Amino acid sequence: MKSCQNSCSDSGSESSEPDSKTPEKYEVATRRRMAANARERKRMQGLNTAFDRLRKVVPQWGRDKKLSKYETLQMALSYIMALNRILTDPRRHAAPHRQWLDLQFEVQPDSCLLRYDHPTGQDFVQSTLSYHFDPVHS
DNA sequence: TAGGCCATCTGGTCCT
DNA sequence: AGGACCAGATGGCCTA
Repeated sequence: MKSCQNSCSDSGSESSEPDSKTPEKYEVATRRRMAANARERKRMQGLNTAFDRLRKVVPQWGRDKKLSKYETLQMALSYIMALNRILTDPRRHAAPHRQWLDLQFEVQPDSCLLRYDHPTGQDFVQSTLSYHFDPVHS
């Protein structure tokens, strides 16, 4: 993405001069900085990989554009809370487990619908549970 | 062109 | 001492 990645950046910092009294110390400091930069890049790549994995298991609202990191976290939170509401639904205890695994998603423009079956006496009735993308404003 | 999003660099802090 | 983590700064890319 960055045009100057690994070229201008890894050459060390020119603006913030390392405390180097001698060329040797300067070189050591520069080498350490470059190593730290590389570690930081790797760390952030790991973080981004985790975000990608999270995006894959979170509803995408039917849009082709991928969720931003912030949206991904908010969506994951809403999604988990919605699933938790289903799992804690008291009607669930009367149903075979498999029925509660038959979840279906329906994506709306600004919300998501979870469909699932629950028992009413002899029969099963389909219920829906909607949840909304609910960004937290700071 | 402005604003949003992102990658990268950097210095500080904490931990092993 | 060195690595991990974090937050701020900076600059590039993309879209409305």
